[in-house]
Amino acid sequence: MPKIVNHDQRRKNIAQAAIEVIAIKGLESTKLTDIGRLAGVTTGAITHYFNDKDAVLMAALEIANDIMLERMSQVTQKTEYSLFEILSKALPTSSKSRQAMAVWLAFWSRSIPEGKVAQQQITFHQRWHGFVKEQLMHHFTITKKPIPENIDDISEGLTAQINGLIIRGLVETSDWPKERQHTMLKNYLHALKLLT
Amino acid sequence: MPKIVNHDQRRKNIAQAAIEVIAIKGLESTKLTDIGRLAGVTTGAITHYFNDKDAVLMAALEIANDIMLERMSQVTQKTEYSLFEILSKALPTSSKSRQAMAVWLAFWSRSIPEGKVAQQQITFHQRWHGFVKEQLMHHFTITKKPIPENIDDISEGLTAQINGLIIRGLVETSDWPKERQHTMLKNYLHALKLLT
Amino acid sequence: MPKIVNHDQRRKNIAQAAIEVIAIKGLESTKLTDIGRLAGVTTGAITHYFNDKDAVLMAALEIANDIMLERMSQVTQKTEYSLFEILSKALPTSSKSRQAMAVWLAFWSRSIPEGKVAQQQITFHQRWHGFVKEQLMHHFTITKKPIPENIDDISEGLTAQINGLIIRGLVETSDWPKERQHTMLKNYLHALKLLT
Amino acid sequence: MPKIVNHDQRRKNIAQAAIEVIAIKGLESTKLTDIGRLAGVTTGAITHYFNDKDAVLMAALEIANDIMLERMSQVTQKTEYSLFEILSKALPTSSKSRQAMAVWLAFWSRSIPEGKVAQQQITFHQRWHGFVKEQLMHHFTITKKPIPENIDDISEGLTAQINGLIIRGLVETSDWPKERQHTMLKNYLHALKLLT
DNA sequence: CATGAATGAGGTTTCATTCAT
DNA sequence: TATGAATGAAACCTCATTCAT
Repeated sequence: MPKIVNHDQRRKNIAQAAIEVIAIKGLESTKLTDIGRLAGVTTGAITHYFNDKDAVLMAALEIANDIMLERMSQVTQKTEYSLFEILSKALPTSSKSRQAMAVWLAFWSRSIPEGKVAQQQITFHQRWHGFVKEQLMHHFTITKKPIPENIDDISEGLTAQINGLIIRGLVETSDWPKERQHTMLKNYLHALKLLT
Repeated sequence: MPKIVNHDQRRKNIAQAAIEVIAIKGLESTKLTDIGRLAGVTTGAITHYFNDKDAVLMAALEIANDIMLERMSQVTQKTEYSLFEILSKALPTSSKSRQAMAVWLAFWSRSIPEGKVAQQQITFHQRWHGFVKEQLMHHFTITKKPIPENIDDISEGLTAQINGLIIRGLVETSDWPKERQHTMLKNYLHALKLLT
Repeated sequence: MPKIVNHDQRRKNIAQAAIEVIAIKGLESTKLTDIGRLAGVTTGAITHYFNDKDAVLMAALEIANDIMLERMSQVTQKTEYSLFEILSKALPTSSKSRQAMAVWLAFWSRSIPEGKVAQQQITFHQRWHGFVKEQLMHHFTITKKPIPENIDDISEGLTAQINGLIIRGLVETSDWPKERQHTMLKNYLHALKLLT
Repeated sequence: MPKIVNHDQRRKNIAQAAIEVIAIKGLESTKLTDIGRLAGVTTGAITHYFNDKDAVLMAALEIANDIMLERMSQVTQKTEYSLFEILSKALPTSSKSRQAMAVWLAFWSRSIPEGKVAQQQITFHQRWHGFVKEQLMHHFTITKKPIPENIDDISEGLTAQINGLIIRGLVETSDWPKERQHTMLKNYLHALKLLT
């Protein structure tokens, strides 16, 4: 019998290593050998699990996106939670979340020349938008307010605001600590009367 | 007698060509030969005017950033103008502005691993923030409202919102035409009572 | 108790699979995994039955050569047969014979740099020459003609002619159907007065 | 002014080096570095003149083929020459001709899986066939014999014979010296009554 | 000033072989 | 006996940079 390995788990390990390397080195400076070193495998093993480097990077993006949504999702497991509580999870306030978002940011510039990446990012945006919209509806239900007609626009505006804050938080780390990011998000929600 | 050339003009031409290549091909796929071909010079000439490739790219970023601010600045030359009018110039609604912003976006991901780029982007952000703050003050003066204490936060929030919209406009071009971008910006200004 | 397998049979199966892969993909593009897939075994199993890849390829060549001679040999089992009947079996007129000859051709170019392959091909040529010479003698005996002195040269010339036709038949398949190959062979035999 | 080089000449030099390497090492063992070393350039320079390795190899084949035809052509420049004189130039009797023919042989096995190579070889065969046919007609004119109807078949048969002899001469060098090859060719021409 | 030929380091990728199971 | 995961050497290719002209 051959060595028993969990194929999916292995792929995830490698993709996770890729996320960490991308977050530190940036997309272009990410080498397969770096990823391999961090994952504890050789480049040969990587291409055993992925067709090529591109496939590794795409897997990294996918997982990073999943992490971003998962962080918000987890809050909804609690019996009680506010809109702010959920959305604040979308900000780069912990080292883990910073990693995922650095990857997310890194791929945006690739979206323009590479259709495949753009597709992936657009799909992610739709999932995100759908999730935020759902939470908005939940918020209006809880607070016994009527659901506004332009709820899609509200969700998109919220998303744009958060994306903008993510960039600040990622690049100007010391100037944008958790508290400032939270304050800015609260300001926005307050202006939209979405703060409980 | 040496051939007379305008050194600065040459540099600008090359940097401008770099902007166009980056906007189309993305930062990592941008080759010096591509830039040279578009600028009508050889790679040898490029390294004659710039220390190395990195210097070319940094010059491109600088010019792209200048273009972004210049577009807004021009509106203030008019005798009368609204806040919306100015800020709407910051959105990727024309092919020219899309180019500059694609470059701007491309460099964000480089900000994380490369301090030099980060510094450049932070400096640009400060100029931008200063400009927007100034315009806000002008707006409050014109509309005879008191200048709020948290004007810095308002400017940052506005900036974050616009950055978020830029990403949408750049990547999901067909879904985010000029009109939608404008509507979203107006919504935001309306919520903040900044619409005249 | 170990699983009972016929070692020799296994080797033959693998070598036969190798022949098919070589005939389709060519010698250089033939991978052990391809051979394994076709033979229904893993690469591990292949190296279990053969020392290394080279051994597999040499076995394939050996079998391909055997097939080529065997095809002619079979004709001699009949009570009556002509020289043409025998030699026509040496031409790539069926898909099976094409396979064997494609392998044979593939190894010719390897003969030059690799002594081991050259030795194998030379040995095969000697067997072939011996067989053809024997058939020539049989022909002269049957037709009651004296055996010419230069029978070795006749056999070599015949072989050269057939080798040349094989190349044509292999590469320009549609232009060189069975009939044309047969006609050409007959022409040659006619010129040498070897046609009954 | 840049260094002045003759582009075509450079390409030819590299392709010629490729021929020599292929003739010694075989097609699959031919590395770009080997070619470069022999041509006195680096691999970078090679890909400066050729798109990729494949292009280098195809150029080598083309030149090798040209050499083979050129050798025969040269004989026709003389005021008087026999068919034998021309065709004997097609045999691997000198180290130069051996080289070209080793390349020619090496590519035959590649013809089967790779259409592009097959096309090149077929085209070459047509040129060859055309040339030989022309020489046959010249022969019949000179010898005041009527041109036979099946002249195409005669040319093809002659070609097949020579191809077969080439293989022998290339692989079994010591057993097939110039003299033996010439004798065999003469035998063939004699049987066809093509010897003057 | 400007050219563009040539360099050469470094990255991705392939694949025969090994070996724990 | 057989598996197939993993290795790692080696090849091709790219491209910023250099430099003779």
